[in-house]
Amino acid sequence: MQEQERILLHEVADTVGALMEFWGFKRLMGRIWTLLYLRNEPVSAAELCEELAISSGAASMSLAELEHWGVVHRSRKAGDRREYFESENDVWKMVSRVLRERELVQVERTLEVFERVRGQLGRAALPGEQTRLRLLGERLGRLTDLARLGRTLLSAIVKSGRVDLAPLMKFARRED
Amino acid sequence: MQEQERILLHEVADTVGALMEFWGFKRLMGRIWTLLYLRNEPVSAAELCEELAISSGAASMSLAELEHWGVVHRSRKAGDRREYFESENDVWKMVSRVLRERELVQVERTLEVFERVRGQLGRAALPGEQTRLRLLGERLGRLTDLARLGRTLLSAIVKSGRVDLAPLMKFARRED
DNA sequence: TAAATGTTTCAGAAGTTTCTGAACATTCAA
DNA sequence: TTGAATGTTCAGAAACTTCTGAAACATTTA
Repeated sequence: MQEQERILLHEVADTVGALMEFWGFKRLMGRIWTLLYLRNEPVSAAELCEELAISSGAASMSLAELEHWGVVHRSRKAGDRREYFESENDVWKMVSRVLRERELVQVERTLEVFERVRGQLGRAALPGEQTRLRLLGERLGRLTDLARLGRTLLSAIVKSGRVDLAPLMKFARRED
Repeated sequence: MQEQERILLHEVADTVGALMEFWGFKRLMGRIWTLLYLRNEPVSAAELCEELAISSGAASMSLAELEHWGVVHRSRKAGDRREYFESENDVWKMVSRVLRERELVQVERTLEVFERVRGQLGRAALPGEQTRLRLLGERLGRLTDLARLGRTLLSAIVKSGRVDLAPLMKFARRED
């Protein structure tokens, strides 16, 4: 591989790393996954350590976490006792899984609290406080609506991904 | 205000705080904004410090940042030297601003790198490497498509918000 | 079985973020 | 102008996250 190519690949990997960090994952996870994805072949842990200048411990932990998210798989080569790692190739599968298991869960937790508190506030009304509590309930209601909207959007994205991404992709390209 | 009501409001504030933290903001910003939003009246910095058990420094910094995001406004009362704070009431305005200025910017930065690297890789082709580089270009292309999709979705959400949120909200309610 | 090789775990190092508390700055009434 | 009340800034404390490096563990081969 040419030196220039290596530099370019690292640039992409670091960019995805930054995006992943922004999204609440470890930067290193993004860097590792991207290198594996662009290489498109099994790569040993040792080589990743070398390439990314990280410790074996960091590689082991990050790879385990990536595997847990289903975005990296490990395999073996006959006559070689090292483990090799490959990226999941269906990037949409990755994204929708994260949306479903992280973002959606978070939004649903939030919604539960909003709805429960709304109920409890209603019951807590003292005489002469009804007006204030009604206004409070309205505001909480607006937060609840927003959370529901978020949940709906997330569900829609996740579902559309499971069925057919093509229409959305076409839409995406038309935008340029 | 009843004690039970205070507890419930804090529960909501802490929940939104957690959501905000998950979204990359400071937890405290979410807690402050939520209390202001639910109170629906100007509140002094001192009272916020008291209520949330935080230092005046933290309050000052968080409020400044919330103001910078346009989600909290300060006001004064005649004959009172203190500053008072109120939340922005249009929650959608808040969300769309964050999506536009943070998420969208991040996605666009990412896209720029992908597209530039794709161009440079094409030019870097040595004889006998064309096939490999073409495959690499394809994978990078798929990442680029995904980023474009993200950009499109974000734009759509932001734009729909600026124009009319109602259809989306109706959709959201139907979902339950 | 033991040596060699490869992998995981984890204590604590290093780095990062957030908060405190006190010094400093500003405002306003007198 | 002074000084009391209020607001901001910032050095460093505290809390949290991520990474290293080495030891423990696991697996394969001789």
